[in-house]
Amino acid sequence: MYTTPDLRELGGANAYLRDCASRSALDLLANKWVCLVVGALARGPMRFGALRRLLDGITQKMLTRTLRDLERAGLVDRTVYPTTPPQVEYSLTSLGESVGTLLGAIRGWAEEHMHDVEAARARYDERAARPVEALSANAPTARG
Amino acid sequence: MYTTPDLRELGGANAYLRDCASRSALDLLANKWVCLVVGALARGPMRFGALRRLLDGITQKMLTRTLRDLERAGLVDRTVYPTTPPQVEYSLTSLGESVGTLLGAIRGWAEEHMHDVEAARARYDERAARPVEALSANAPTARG
DNA sequence: CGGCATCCTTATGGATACTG
DNA sequence: CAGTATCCATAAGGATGCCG
Repeated sequence: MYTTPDLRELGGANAYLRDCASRSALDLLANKWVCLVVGALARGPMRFGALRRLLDGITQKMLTRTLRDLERAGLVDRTVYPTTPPQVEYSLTSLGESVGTLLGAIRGWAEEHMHDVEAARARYDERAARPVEALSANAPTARG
Repeated sequence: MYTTPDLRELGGANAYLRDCASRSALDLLANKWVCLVVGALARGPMRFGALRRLLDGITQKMLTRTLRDLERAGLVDRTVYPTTPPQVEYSLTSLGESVGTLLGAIRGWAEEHMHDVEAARARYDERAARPVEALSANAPTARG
C-alpha cells in the first residue's frame, strides 16, 4: 500500500518556503527584461538609446523601469555626462557581473536542457490531442 | 531551435535577444510557484494535498496550473492511483532534478549576494529621500 | 537624448462553487 | 481527494504625448 507523507515532520511553520533568499533573488532576476539588460551590459557599458535599439521590442517605459530597478539593487551603475544632448551610460557593477555569471549558469542549463523541455511539451500536447491512447489497463497509470 | 547567443556580434538581427534558450528557460522557471514546487518535490514524491498544505498560501488553482506546466515541460511526473478516494502523486523527473540543481545555484547566489542587494536598495532609497546630497561639482556624476 | 506622466489593454492570480 | 469552471480584482505592460 501507499503511505501518506507525514506533514508533521515538516513543522508547522513552513517558513523555508515563504521566506527564502532564493525567492527574493527570483523576484529580482526572474524578469523578462532584467536578464536581457544584464546580458547586454555584460558586454560593456552602454547608453540608453543603444540599449533600446539592441533590445528590440522593449518599450522605453520598461527599459527605464528595468534600469531603475537594477540601479536600485546595486547591479547597475548610472552615469550622466552633462553634455547637450545629455548622455546617460549604464554599466554593470561587480555585483551585477556576479549576476551575469549566474545568468551564464542559467543559460548553460537552458542550452543543455531546453530542447528536452520542448520535446516533452510536444509529446504532452500530442498526447492531449489524441482522444484515448492505448493505455495499458493496469494501474497505476499516468494521465488516468 | 534556439539561436546561439553570440554577444560579440551586434549584427542588426538581435535575434539572440528575442529568441534565446535562456529566455525560454526563464519563461518556464521564473515563476513564483515553480521554484517552490520543484524545491518541495526535490525532497521526494508528494501528493497534491500535501503540496497544497506545504506551500501554505498557494491556491488550488495555482498549484494545479503549476503542476500541469511542470508536467507538460517534462520536469514532473504525475501518477494516479485509482483508489477511492483517488490519490495523485507528483515527483521530479531526472530533468526536473537538474532544475533542482539549477535552483541550488540560484540559491547559492542569493545567499551570497542578496544582502548586498538589500543594502544597495536601502542606500538608494535613503539617497532618494534626501533632497539634494552634497554632490561633488565635477562631472560626470551619478544621479545628475 | 533620456526620460516622466497618462491612458488603456491584457495577463495574473485569488475566491468561490461544483464534480467524479 | 483532486481536481474543473467561473467570476472578479489587481498588476503588468504597451501606446502616446510632453519636457529639460
